[in-house]
Amino acid sequence: MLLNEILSQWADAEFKRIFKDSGCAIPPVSIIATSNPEFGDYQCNDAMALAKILKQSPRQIAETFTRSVALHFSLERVAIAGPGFINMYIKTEWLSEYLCSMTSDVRLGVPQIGEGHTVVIDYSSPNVAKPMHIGHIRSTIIGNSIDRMYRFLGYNVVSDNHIGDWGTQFGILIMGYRNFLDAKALSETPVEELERLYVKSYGRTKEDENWMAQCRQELVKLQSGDQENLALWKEFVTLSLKEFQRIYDRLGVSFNQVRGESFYNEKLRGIVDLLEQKGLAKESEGATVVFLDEEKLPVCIVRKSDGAFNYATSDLATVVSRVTEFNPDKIVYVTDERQQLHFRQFFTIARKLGITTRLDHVWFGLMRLPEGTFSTREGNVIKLECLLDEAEQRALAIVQKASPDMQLDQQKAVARSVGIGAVKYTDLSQNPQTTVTFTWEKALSLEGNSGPYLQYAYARIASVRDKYSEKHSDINPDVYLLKLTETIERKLALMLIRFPDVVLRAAETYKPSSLADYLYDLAQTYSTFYQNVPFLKAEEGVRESRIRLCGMVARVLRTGLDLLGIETPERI
RNA sequence: GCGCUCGUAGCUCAAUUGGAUAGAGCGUCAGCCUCCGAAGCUGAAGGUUGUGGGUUCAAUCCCCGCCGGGCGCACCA
Repeated sequence: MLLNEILSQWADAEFKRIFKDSGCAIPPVSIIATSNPEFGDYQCNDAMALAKILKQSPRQIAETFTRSVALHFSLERVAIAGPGFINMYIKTEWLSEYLCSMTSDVRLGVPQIGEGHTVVIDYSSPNVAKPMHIGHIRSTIIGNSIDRMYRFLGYNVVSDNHIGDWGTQFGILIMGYRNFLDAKALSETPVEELERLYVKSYGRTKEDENWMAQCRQELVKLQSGDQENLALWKEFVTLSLKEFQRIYDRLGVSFNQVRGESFYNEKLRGIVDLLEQKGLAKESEGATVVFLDEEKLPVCIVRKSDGAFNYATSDLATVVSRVTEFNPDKIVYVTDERQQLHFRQFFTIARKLGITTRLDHVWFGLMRLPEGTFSTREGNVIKLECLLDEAEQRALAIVQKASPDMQLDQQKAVARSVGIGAVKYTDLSQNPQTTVTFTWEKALSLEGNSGPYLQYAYARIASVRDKYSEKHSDINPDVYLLKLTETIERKLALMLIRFPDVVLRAAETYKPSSLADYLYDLAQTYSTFYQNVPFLKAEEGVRESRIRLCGMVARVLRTGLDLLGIETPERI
């Protein structure tokens, strides 16, 4: 069990025991880590809240508590401060033992709360025939981190890449393909060419009514199973998937399944029928819609006046299919903020259809440029591949300077980890629900609060531990006692034991940023330790203890970074 | 107009979801490599948390008004 939970249970029982004669019902109390070491290691703030219930001053309650309390065996002492804060001081020897038992676990004390539970995570979901640009990176990276965290917590995760492979754009694209195809470009840069064809054909629909009609006709042909159009569509999908896969490989992202919208195509009609049967959907202005007046939401169209189905229908069919096939505890959708309303409508209708599965929409702010939003027209879209190339190049230059003796292919491998890590960290280290202003400097930052800073901290530990085993190949540091003598060592230990709690919270709140924050804090504390406390040169015993502590930091860093999808090379 | 959301140091972001003296990075200034990896460390300067009210022991956080940015609001996804 996590230390804050242990202490909370203990404090809760103690409060109930001590104040049992008051005749009042004592609400559960909780213990949290202090924000400032001045206030001890953990604190309880509930005396203030209890003041009203017990009709005593908070100070008085805190005093009664500390006077009558049976100290938990992990605690050295408790003290009162301010209006009624109860500060708790952990026994250092106990802390040391607790940390050792936590790190003897391969899972670093992170509980498998997800065992026997399934969660579907829907993320990335790019559109066929459009290259991925930096706007797509957030769903992919944030979604993948959530995916990793849930897996680590023992959940059976179904990660599903819900590709946009069906819809009106294909009529336009087919017309573009038939009329403007550059075969050479298609073989060299397939997706770029498809995009060009789409844009050109789309432009034509604006000025040419007839063109638009033809596009619609091609779409109808496709949807009714025309062999030729179906073959074209398949080619578009195949080409796009191949290119997406190249990016996923670079990012270290993989899915359990890639089911595009087309997978649910045959179920769309049934969904609308069902909605009509249940009296939820009705005709309006030629379309079939669901009114959501009671929920104070705008109407939701489930079949357009031309008879075609749309996004809402597709999502409903998808959720029904997922619920029946996987019976998950919850389904998580990771998309940008523009889809909030859509998801509120869609979740509401799903509930009306009798779906009780928890549905969560994790949304994140758009990526912008300092000069404004992205615009295909203005040509300021930054392709994801260019970003990754640039990241690796910059990283390579630095690796070559820092480690000139390293073999070239190793330098390149390191540069890949560091460059990609920098890009990912930039995205993950910030609260998802804010607009991100993209700058090359920040995305590729290699110092300060950055991915490479964490990787650097890790690599230094690896290096120190190697040096240690070279010099002392006959000694196993793990049999030595872990002694937390320096203040900074104790601080590190307190920080390390918070890891399981941090992972749980990050997963529950869908905020990889809180994990990133913690890891940065840890790396910073470690750097202070590293810079100010000697270990290879310390006397025997102290030396081994510190080497052990280094190893524990390294494992937490590596495990935590892995949950963010960031690699940790031993040398950088 | 309605809805969602954000506003914190010069800049980019945190703040354990209502707790104590609001913390980091970049930038600026002053120090630290004969010493375990300087992508680092130590210190300094920098704040009326957009603004005005309210709720209470306690508000960056919750409620109301206003100002400013972003996004969305029937046949795109």
